[in-house]
Amino acid sequence: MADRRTYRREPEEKRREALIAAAQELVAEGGPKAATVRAIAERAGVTAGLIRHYFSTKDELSQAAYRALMDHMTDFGAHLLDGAPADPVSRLAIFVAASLRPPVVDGKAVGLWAGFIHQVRSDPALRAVHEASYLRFRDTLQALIADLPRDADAARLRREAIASNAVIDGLWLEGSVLPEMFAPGELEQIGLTSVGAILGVDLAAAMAALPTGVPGTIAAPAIVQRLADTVKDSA
Amino acid sequence: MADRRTYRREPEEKRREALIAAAQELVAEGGPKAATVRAIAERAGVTAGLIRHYFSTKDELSQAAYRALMDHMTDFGAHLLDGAPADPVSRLAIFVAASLRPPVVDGKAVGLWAGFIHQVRSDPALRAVHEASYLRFRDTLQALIADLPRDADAARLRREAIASNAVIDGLWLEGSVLPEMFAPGELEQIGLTSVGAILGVDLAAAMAALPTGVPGTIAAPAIVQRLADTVKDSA
DNA sequence: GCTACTATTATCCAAACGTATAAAAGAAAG
DNA sequence: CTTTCTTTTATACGTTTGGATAATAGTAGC
Repeated sequence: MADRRTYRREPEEKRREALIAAAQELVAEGGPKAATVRAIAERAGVTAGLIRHYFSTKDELSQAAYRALMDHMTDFGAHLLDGAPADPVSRLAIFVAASLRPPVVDGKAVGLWAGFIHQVRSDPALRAVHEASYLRFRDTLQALIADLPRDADAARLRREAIASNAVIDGLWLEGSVLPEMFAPGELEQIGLTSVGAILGVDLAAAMAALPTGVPGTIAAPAIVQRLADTVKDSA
Repeated sequence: MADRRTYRREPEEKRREALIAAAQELVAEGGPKAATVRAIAERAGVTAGLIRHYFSTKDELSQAAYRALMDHMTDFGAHLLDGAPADPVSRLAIFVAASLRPPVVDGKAVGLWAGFIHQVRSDPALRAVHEASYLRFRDTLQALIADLPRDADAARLRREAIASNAVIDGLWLEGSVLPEMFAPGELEQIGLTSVGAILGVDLAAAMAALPTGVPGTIAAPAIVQRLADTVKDSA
C-alpha cells in the first residue's frame, strides 16, 4: 500500500539553504503565519519531517532565515562598490541610488523584513544580529561620507550617517509598500538630492555624470542577484 | 456543575473598542501570531465567543484594528499643531520634532505597524486605508513646507515632502527598533537638522527658540495620549 | 554486490487554532 | 414581578499547527 515517494539525498548545506530560502519566500509573500513547517517543506520540495532533521525546532529555522537575510543585506552593502570609480562623490551616489532600486526596493523585501520584527525585538540573539547589520550598513555609509572633500568632525559624521541612512530607509519603506505612488527613478532622484542636501554635496549631478555600466547602475553584483532570488517576482 | 462566570453588559461601541485595543496590544507585543481570538478575548476581559458577536470573522476584527491604528495616526498629524504658533518655520519644527519622540517613536508602535504589513499588501481595502493615511500625513507635511518663506513650485514641493517624510519615517524606524543606540533627543535633533537642510531652512534654531509648553514640545494633545495608551508600557 | 549508515519519508500525537451553536444571565420594558 | 430581548458564556467541532517516532530507501565504503 505504501507508494513511498522517491527522493535524492542532498548535501547538508544545500538542504539547509533550500529550507531557509523557502521560509524566507513564504514570510515575504504571506507573513510569518504563512511560513508553517508544512508549507516550508512543500516549497523546498521535501516532507515536513525533514525540517526537524536539520533544525531542532521551527524557531531555529526561523532564526537561521533571519540571519541569512541580514547576511545578504550586509554583503550587498559590502560588495556594491566593487569596481566602482574612486571618486568619493560618485561612490556615494552609486551607493545611495542602488539602495533605492529593485531588488532592494521591493514589496516582498519589506514584507520579509517586517515578518521578523517581533522575533528580533524579543530574541536577544536576533537583536544582536540586527544591530550588527544595521551598524555595518551605517558604517559603510559613514566611511563614504568621510571620504568626501569636506571638513567634518566625528560627531558630525555620525549625525550625517544616521540622517543619510534614515533617508534611504524611509524612501525604501515608502517605495516598497506603495510602489505605484512614485514614478520610475523618482525615489533614486529624491534620495540623491536629499542626501546631497544633508551633506552639502551635489550627488544628483555626480550620478548623472557617470557612464552607464558602472557597478550599481546597470550590472548588479552577484550578491544582489541572490537577494533578488530571495524576493523574486515581486508584486 | 456550571459555575457560570458573572459579567456586565456593555454598550456595543465600548466592547468593539476594547476588542480592537486588545488585538492591537497583542500584535504590538507578540506579532500577528500572538493575536489569537482566545488571547484577544482574555485581554479584553471577555470569552472568545463574544468576538463573533461583534465581528463576523477574525479577519474583520483584524481589519478594524488596522483602520483604528491608521485613524489614530491621522488624527495625530491633524491635531498636533492645534494651538501652535503661527510662524511657519516653528510649526514645521514642532511637527518634525513631535514625530520623532515617544509615543510615536516606540518599539511596540513599530511592531504594531509591521504586524499589519502583509494584510495591507494583500487586502485591497486595507491597502486603500494605508495609502490614504500616508498621503494625508504627507500632505500635511507638504502644506507646512509650502507655507515656508521661500519660492517653490509644485513639483519641488512634492519632492521635498516625500524626502522630509522619508527622513521622519527612517528615523522613526531606527529609533524605535534600536532605541538604546541614540541619545535622548538625538533623533529629534538629527531630524530637524536634516529636514532643515533639505528645505534650506534652519529648523533646529527655530525649535531652540521656542518657549516650553508649546504644543508638541511638552504637553501632548489628547490624541497622542490615546496613541500612547495603545502602545503603552514600551520595552 | 553486500553492508552499514543516515537522509528522508510516513505516520501519529496532543495542543491550539478559528468557527459554529446552544444555553444562560444581565438589563430594560411592561 | 414577570416577560422579553440580546449580550455573553459555555461547549463542541473539524482543521491545522509544531513536534515525536518508526519505517524506508538512497548512497557510500568495503
